[in-house]
Amino acid sequence: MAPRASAVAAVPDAAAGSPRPRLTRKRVLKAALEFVDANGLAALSMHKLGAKLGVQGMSLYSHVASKDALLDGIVEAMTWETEMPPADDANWRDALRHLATEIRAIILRHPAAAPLLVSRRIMPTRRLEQVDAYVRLLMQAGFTEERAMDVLRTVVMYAHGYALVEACFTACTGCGPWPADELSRMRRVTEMVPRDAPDHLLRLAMLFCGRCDLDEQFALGIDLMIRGIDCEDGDPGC
Amino acid sequence: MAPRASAVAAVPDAAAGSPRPRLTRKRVLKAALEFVDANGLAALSMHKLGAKLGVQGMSLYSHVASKDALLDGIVEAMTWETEMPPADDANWRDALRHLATEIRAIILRHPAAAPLLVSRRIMPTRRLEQVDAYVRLLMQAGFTEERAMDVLRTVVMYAHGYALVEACFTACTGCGPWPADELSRMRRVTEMVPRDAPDHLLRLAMLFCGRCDLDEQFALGIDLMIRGIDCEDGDPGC
DNA sequence: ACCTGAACACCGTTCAAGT
DNA sequence: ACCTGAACACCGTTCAAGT
Repeated sequence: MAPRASAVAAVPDAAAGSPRPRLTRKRVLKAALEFVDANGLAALSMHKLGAKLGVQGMSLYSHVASKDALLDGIVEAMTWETEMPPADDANWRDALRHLATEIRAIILRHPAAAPLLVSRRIMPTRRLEQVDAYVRLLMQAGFTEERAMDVLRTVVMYAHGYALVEACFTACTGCGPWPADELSRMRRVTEMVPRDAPDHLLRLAMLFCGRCDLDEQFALGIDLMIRGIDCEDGDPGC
Repeated sequence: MAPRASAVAAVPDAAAGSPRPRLTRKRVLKAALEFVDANGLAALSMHKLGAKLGVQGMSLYSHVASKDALLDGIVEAMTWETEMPPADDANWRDALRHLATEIRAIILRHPAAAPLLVSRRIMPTRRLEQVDAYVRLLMQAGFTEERAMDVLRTVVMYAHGYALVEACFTACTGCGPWPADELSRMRRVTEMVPRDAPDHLLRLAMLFCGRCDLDEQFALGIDLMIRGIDCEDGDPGC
């Protein structure tokens, strides 16, 4: 009897066909992240987020303490997407590439929210779990704990910086992804450069920002660091 | 006569002892950056910035088109502090270290404004001039233009990422610099970690964020990349 | 326990009016 | 040309009141 009753109670909204499946901190944060993805960080307000959830803006204060807490929550929601390293016996070089690629992927998936990663002073549990898993993986590969953390900090910092700058320059709320054809890219670059900039600087901006395979460029930095680690450790492959 | 007259006209405010030396786009942007440094980005408003400049908030619209333009201007103001590379015949390794160190220094000097660097889609003239100078320096050291840009992108991205994450975690509007003694640092790290995080993750956060010489860690990443470039180029020093 | 209406101080922006 | 007063729609937040 008790089990059956709870089973019924577990899906009251779906059973009733309700369009409003009960507000929850987690649902609020996910909706906030979606809102920022779609409309940009500046457009986010308690009123409008409430409207998106079919509720008055003030109702959100039952689930988040303030707008500041909501912004912290958006960072937390982003970390929910982080995955653990591929396997405990994985090659440490592949693992570092995997970690960097994943940090970058999350940032590129949420370019408008990404600056919050370097604005809010929080370390969500999920991110700590991820670092913890990679520390263990590197230690299994022979790194000391201290060295593992040094190396991980370097990779984490690089991946954040690369993806944040990339997201800022390539993403554009409401104007599509970074264009594949070079002419459209040149157009986008031109918009970023002051109109009174001299010709040779505009050309430089074109080359520096526009004529570059961003995936290859990202991999280059990681490969340089891995090679640096190999050399420092006296690896024969260097 | 004309020269003397203009000399007098050049210092009208100082001569009259006026406390309000005429509003200017440049002065507005500098004041905005100072305001953000002192009070944080969230506290910046047209009204309050006007008050700081002894003027009504609406008056600022004579000098900046909108608050968005003001935020772009803050990024521009930050780049005014960038310096050119040390000398044309400098060692390229030292030059890369110099560039990275300078990007980091600017970000650490303006931690509250720094997220704007990855939020506003602009490439100020001064930053382009800086990149241009470094490209020329690397080419003099034997790099092709393309390779020089690849390497510079890597260093620029790393420096931004490192310094942005560092600034976010170490700086704290109104609560002083990153503490030197380890206990105070542990306290600051604890505030960033969710209260319900398990012990082993709190310990990890302490080690990952707290027990680390940030200058050495920064240099490590650059050194790894330089070593990687050396190895890739088949330099005998590897 | 969760949601709402009304209310508050504050914010970005405009525009006609001043000098 | 630059600055101001008044006005607007919007925003974060509170609180007493509803269910």
